[in-house]
Amino acid sequence: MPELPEVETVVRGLRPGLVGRQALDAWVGWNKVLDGWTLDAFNQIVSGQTVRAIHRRGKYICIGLDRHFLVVHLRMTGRLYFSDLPRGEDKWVRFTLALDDGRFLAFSDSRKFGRVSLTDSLAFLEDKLGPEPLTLAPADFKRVLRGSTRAVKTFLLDQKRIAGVGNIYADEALFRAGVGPRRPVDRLTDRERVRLGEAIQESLALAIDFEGASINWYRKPDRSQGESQNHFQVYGRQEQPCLRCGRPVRKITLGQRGTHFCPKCQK
DNA sequence: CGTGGGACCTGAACGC
DNA sequence: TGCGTTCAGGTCCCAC
Repeated sequence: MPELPEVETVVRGLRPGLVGRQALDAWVGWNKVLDGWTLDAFNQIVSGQTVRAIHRRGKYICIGLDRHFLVVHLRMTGRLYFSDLPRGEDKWVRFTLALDDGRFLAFSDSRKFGRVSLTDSLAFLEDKLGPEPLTLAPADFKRVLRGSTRAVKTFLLDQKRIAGVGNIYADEALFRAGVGPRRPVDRLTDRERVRLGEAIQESLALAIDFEGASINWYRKPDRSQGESQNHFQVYGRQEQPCLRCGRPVRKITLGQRGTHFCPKCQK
């Protein structure tokens, strides 16, 4: 589920209630959630540290403590929210962290793909993630889109090339750019590269304004739904008329991911 | 280097 | 109602 806009919305929603809070004990409802850590070792480090900052890098949530970082990836069905209950508000809570204001930070994740981890350096993220699309200049996009023969949709999903774009916003950006998802990257014109860069930024920024897409599992930290799903141009709109030309939106499989596009508007 | 398949997991939707 | 199948906002790993 969560792509850059959803993760950004979660970070913004958590920040006011989290920064300045001291962490007490953590609890786990499923041991693998801690990604290699035992609960004891985890608590040993986290307990007593104060949250100093929180930011997003790609689809990762980085919570800065005094001496460490709490790193959370929501994967497909992860949710982070505040609760007054030690074990959160739903049956899929895998982790909670008690805070010094009596509340709990709850991590809920029905599919158990998500992870909570602890590290003293965020350098590993720079090894696996490309640049942040929202702060990339047009010339940098041209540079990023170089040296690949892959289908552009597949390319956009590669976190090492551009961080944060997922299956929804890759399709949305390609539609906005008027570029077919199967086009090899090395056959895009300069003009198309610039346009694609702009379209990625537009799609992501718009989705952040709508506070993310609640198709199914995603929720904001206040547990309400985002609105971005009500503004998709192509994602999930297969067989429905293209909003630009009226011909049916098509769905294909590309790189094992459902891919939505308009064959007439996207060349 | 790139791709395809499978693994990791659960739940919702749909066909019968 | 129940069962089987398919699909899902992600990422990693392996074989070819």
